[in-house]
Amino acid sequence: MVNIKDVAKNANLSVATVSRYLNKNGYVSKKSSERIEQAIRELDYKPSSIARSLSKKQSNIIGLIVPDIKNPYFPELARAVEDMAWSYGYTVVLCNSDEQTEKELLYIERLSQTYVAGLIVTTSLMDPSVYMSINTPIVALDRIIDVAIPTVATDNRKGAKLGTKYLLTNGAENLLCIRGPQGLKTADDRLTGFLEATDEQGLDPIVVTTSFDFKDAAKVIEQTLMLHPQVDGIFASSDTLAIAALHIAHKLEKRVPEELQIVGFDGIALGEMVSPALTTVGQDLYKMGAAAATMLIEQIEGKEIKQTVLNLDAQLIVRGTTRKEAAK
Amino acid sequence: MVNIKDVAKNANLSVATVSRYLNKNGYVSKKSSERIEQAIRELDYKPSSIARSLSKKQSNIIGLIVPDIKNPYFPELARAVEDMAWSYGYTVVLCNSDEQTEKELLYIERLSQTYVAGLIVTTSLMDPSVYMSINTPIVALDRIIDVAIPTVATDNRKGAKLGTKYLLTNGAENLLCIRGPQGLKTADDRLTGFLEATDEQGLDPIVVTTSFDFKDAAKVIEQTLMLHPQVDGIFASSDTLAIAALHIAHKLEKRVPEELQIVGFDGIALGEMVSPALTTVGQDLYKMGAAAATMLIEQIEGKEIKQTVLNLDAQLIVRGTTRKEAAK
DNA sequence: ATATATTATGTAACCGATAACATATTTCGA
DNA sequence: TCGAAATATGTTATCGGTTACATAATATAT
Repeated sequence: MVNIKDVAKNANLSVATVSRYLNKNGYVSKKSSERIEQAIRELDYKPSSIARSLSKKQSNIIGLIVPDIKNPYFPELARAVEDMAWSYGYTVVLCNSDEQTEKELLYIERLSQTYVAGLIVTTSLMDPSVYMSINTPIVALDRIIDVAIPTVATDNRKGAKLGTKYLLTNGAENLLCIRGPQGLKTADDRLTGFLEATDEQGLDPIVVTTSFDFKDAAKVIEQTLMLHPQVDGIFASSDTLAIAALHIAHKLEKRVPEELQIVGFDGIALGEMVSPALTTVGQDLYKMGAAAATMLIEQIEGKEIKQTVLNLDAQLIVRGTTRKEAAK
Repeated sequence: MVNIKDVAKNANLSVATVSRYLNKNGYVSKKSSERIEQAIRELDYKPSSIARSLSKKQSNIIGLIVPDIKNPYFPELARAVEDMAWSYGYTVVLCNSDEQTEKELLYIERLSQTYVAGLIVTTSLMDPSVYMSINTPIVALDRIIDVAIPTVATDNRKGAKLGTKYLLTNGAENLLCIRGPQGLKTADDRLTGFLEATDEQGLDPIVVTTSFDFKDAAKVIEQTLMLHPQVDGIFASSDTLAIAALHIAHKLEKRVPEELQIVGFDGIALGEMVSPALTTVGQDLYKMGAAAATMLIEQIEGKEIKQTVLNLDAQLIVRGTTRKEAAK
């Protein structure tokens, strides 16, 4: 591999001048610049970012920790993060933590050995202090870890309330909330929003808890719907859960949205593919991912951070699993 | 950050001995090992993989180039690759090429600057010579680039024939093949398999071409089905396309599988979520991803490669979009 | 007991960049 | 015309490891 020395020799200059030219700092004469450019072209020189990282003690790698990239929510974030990172000259390392604290810690440890420049974290099982003690820039995406950690998230409570209210104004009377795993702040907040909406109406809805796994969720939902056939409106804590509900509705031959209305949360692309297409409380996932990446890179590069917390509002996306005509 | 020198000093040994201990090569006495272990624990020392990479001219990063991680096919491969890589101590960099030669080249260039240890490529738009001229280990996943490049792929022709035949034995008579983009070998092969099956029956099926984009595909399918209402069996070049077909079938109020049977190809998780669940020609995506990662790492580490081409057979996964009862 | 092999450890060059510091050359104001 | 400021370039230590080579201590064979 040709290195900076080769370029220097070829251009009849010292490595320092070549380095200055490459980093565009310090003085380099017009003539020298041309000779360097010529040499670089001639030798097809590519600076080693490893060597650069070692000497600068700073890499251009950012770590993205997700629970599981197979969960359709995360590829949308990952894509945005990667696009943004790429455009700033950074590279994204993908990590699947499976929501296991142990595994996540191992990842963080391994990544910090690589001088990872920063971390985007979409999990929050660990004690906030763990994240805060890592001396690498970090951004929490989709989950709030601690006020002290820059965050990009959605107002889940507000969104859930919005979705639930829509269900109610659309004539649903017997509501079921399918909530995500206990202890997950996102799921907790969405439940809160749901309950706020039902409380305002003086309702007493059913709430069931399930993991985000499709099959597990389907089982729980099937049991619940069989036990409570009167349910005519479901608010699900995620689109995946909503789709599981839709799947079971078909299985039980309940017509959607005529007999049973469903509202999801997230706004993943999948929601448009199922039939009927899913009405959901949508987040702008691309915007979230891109914003998180930008915030992280600003931190890494020591720029003034304009905003450390970006809290977005979710928008109701009306599609086919709710009765449009009845809307207010 | 504490470095190897600190450890050496603490253990009252030279850096060479510590390095030998870390790499488990060369001689290190029992007593010294213990002192080193003690020092490492005491100082919480983590070797810098950047420095290691520089001196070894070898990193532990592997690049995974996919067209778009949002396409639900790729997260399943990515997950497997990442799991395998992780277990061998490697780290995966994610790259979205958008099937653009230009972008892919830029990625490869940037990655090779980082001493990327190897590449897993799931695209094949470029001239094989490009891939072969990169002097990094490479594995083609899901797509055959060249016989000289280690490959993990599925026998698409055979699989497509299998799926199509199933459609035929199940009573479908007017077949439609929704094929993926022209020039994509995978799509070409699947079409070939489809045509082999219909030719054997002396049929003259309809074939339409579309990109893998859901909306584009849905539009094409809708137009086709309106033009040819007699179609009672669809073989789709991918599960996403099959799901688009299912979506349109619902929209046009064609009952699936009674009036219209659909068979997809890929075996992505999504196929189980739609209603009815998708009958498909399934690949073991996890196995493929894991195998590709293993093959790559074996190459990187200079191990004897047992097998440079892994060609798997696809399996028919019968679910709800075909008429089970009519099966042979 | 001595030669030789094996085990154990240290010194220092090297990987490919950056950057502090030194030095040389040019520009320009007074 | 002289000296300071601005411009241009070079030398070399450094980042944190690995490893070739040298050397020392021990074990083993004859």
